[in-house]
Amino acid sequence: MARDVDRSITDAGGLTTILPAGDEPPAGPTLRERKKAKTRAALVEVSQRLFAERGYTVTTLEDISAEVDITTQTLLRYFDSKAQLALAPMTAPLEELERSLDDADRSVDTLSMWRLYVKIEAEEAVNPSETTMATYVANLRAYREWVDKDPALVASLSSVERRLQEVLATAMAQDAGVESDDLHSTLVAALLVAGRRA
Amino acid sequence: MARDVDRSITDAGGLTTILPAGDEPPAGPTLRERKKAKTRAALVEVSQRLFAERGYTVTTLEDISAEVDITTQTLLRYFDSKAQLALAPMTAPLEELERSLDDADRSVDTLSMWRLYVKIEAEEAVNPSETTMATYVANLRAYREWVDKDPALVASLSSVERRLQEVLATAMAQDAGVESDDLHSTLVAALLVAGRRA
DNA sequence: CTGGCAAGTGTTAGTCACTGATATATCATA
DNA sequence: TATGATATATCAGTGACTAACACTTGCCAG
Repeated sequence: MARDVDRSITDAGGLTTILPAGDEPPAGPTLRERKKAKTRAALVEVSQRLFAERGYTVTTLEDISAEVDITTQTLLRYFDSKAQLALAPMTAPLEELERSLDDADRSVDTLSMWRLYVKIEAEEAVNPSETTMATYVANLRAYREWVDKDPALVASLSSVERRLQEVLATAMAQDAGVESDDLHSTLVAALLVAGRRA
Repeated sequence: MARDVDRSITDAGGLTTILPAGDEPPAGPTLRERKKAKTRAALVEVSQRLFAERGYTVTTLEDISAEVDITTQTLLRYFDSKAQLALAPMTAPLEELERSLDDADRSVDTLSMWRLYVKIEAEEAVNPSETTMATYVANLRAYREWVDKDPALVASLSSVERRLQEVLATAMAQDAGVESDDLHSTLVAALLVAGRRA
């Protein structure tokens, strides 16, 4: 199912710059990686704009890839589906959370991670130029606007939220030192996610 | 978005036979309606079987409609999408809940409705022949088995759960006499749904 | 700096879910 | 039995995705 394009470059100023980093040698990003990150960013930016302007369903993958000047084929090598492309601003920070879970010795508690997530999610949904807290909130709301309009997207979105919920539950269970499918953690996580939506 | 096939026939021994009925005159179902209910039931049964046997993605709509002896076109008049067909056993009871919400004077409290939902959901997932509680649970588990295997389906499933959550929240808010987007109700509903999953 | 390897992209050809329009059959009803 | 409504079939098309193969371009070693 999962294609194996290198997704690690998604970081771009995310959690890893804040959380205690592992120990990768600096190893400046190679030319290839820079290009890849560039087209990837372009894809997110362009698609985000077109989706907001015209709507999700009417905007075709061809429209997007044409503007970025690549084939739709190539686009699908970057994102497994149209939905994943549209929800990239939400999933990117989520994936960072997941990655930081794998670090056995993470020294940040779940709640801090959670706060970071909400913050970063807001920043991703916007092109990273002018950045006032006010515009953050405004654009995030606009984002949710057109996402909620399309049933197909809403479906994928709720599955992202479910994933988020699971990650949180795992993290909290780790913090508490209990088993990772602990019922209590699961429920609290559900509360957090549901609370954010309201 | 929504096609307007008459979905009310979905009932087939559901809540309305238990909850205090409105006041439809008995009005025996006409021939047409019976036929429609029949092909609909056939669609659910056949699809359910094929999905379980071969898997969701590999089973095409044509496979299903061929076995029921109709066009895929016609199938899509009964169900808006492949996913809706697959999740019919879950959504049917949910829709009854929603319908009973419209009855301004519903005399059953939310928790009873909730219990009924869980029960009926189990019964729908099975062909209604032999019906021991044990086999119910077993088949429901089998159902969830192949549903959880396909990412595309999981997405639609979580959006169904979200819908369920909203219905519950509304119902509880009604019971309590507060506004229908009450935060408290929303959170409790989230707990119920999450609890069931675990 | 050059030859070869690997990663990224393009090209082509296909499948399948889903839409729309028009025509035809089937049922309900007067 | 005629008449209108409703279900279905048929036909033609779009768009998201998949698979196989050829080509280009950045990477690295000799």
